[in-house]
Amino acid sequence: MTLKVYNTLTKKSENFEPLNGKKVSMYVCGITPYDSCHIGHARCYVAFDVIRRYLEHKGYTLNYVQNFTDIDDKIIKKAHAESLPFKDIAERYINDFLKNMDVLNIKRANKNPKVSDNINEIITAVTILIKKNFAYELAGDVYFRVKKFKNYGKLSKRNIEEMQNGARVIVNDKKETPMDFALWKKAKKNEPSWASPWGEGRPGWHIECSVLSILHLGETIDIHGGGADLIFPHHENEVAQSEALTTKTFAKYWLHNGFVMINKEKMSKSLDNFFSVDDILQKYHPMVLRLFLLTNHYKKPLDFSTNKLEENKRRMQKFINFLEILSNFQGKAEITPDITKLENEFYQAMDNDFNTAAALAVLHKLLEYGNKHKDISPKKAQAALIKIKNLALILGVKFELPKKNFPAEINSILKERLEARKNQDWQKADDLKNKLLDKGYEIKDTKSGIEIWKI
RNA sequence: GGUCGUGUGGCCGAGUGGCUAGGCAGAGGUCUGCAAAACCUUGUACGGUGGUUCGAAUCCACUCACGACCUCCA
Repeated sequence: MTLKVYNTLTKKSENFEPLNGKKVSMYVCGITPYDSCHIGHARCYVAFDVIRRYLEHKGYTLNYVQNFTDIDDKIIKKAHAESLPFKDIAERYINDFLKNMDVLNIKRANKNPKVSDNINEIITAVTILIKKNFAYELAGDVYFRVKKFKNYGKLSKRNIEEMQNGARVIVNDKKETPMDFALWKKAKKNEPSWASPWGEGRPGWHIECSVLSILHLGETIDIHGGGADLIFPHHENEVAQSEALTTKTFAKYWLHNGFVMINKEKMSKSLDNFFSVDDILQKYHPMVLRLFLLTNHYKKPLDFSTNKLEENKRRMQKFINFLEILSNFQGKAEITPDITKLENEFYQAMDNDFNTAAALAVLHKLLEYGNKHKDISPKKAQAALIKIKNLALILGVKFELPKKNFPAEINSILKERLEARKNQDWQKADDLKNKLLDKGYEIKDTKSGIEIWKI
């Protein structure tokens, strides 16, 4: 089976053929840590986590780098507002980010380089670009000369003239071309800065990713990813800088995830219509959020609503119920051709540009198979269960039984109810059931025993 | 204005030329003290118009609607 990936650069679905056999280099643009992260971030990093896990499953060894842009206007602004060093602000939100990602079962990148730790490398890169005539200094700022790079626009399919026509940017007439972008920004008063050949200043946005990608992964990498909003200008500029610098292709495959939408609008900080990951995790299990994020193809826009979270909560419950039923099974699993067939269906879905929606459908088919066989042939059901758990793990979804440490009071009511049921005192049993419900515990009687859920 | 993308049944969402997607909700049933779970049955969808083809949700043209990007953004 061949893995196909959609490449933004060629606008085509292509066979995935990495440059160095089984070794894959992947760079995904990280966050600017100036605030807590929202579902849009979660979607992006879940999407690339799934890509990473699937590639690893297929036997590739990944070197995955994701940066932190820890020096930036918004961080500086917040630092000033709180009278703290910019580093403190960045560290705070980096920690928040990592905590969120861990809870969502997103594997950490092999490296998370920070921009502020690589200023010298950035200065060197800018110096070379000036030397090569791809950049020019202007009163302490350094700009990239877009017209000098003949393929400018190849990633985002734009050309310089068209963009200028529709530009909403106030034109800085000092620049040679309005689209020229800053590689180095002169420091303003009270801003963190570093010494450079052009005076005190700091890196512009874009250059850090070029430098860090080349530094940690080499001049040409296999996969470069990020949110679709980064295609222009961020990734376009990265391509220009990097390829001007090295004269090599910067990245072979460009993968971009679609936005999370809310009421048909993009969720973003600037529109102030975002839900933070913490908000959601207070009310929902992280795997419910993760499942929700996998319900459609990663490139497409994903509509967010609490209704959908509820739907995915029920979805997860179905799997947990099945898990519960077989939790005491001791026998050996018996894999059948039906199960193997479904497993292959799963791989086919994933080979088709990581189609997690179709892959989830396969898990449901396995679940149905398991439920059908659970009484007549628990061995087969058990095999289905193991398969479900393993395949779900490729998606980074963990199905686990909830911990059931209930207070003594609840346990004693349960015991009382059990007694009542034994005596067929249904009235009393129902009263006790309602009593539990009042206390926030929902009860379900099953063949194997009693299930109880905290609501 | 330019560029790119999307439009599938009550809702969500796969599907790139013929073959069951799947989930949620609904209806009927089996099971069950009740409930829940599970299973069975049920649902004749592909924005519109034209074209290509033996055959199109799937290809082409036009058209309508919505969105994103062109400014910071995952």
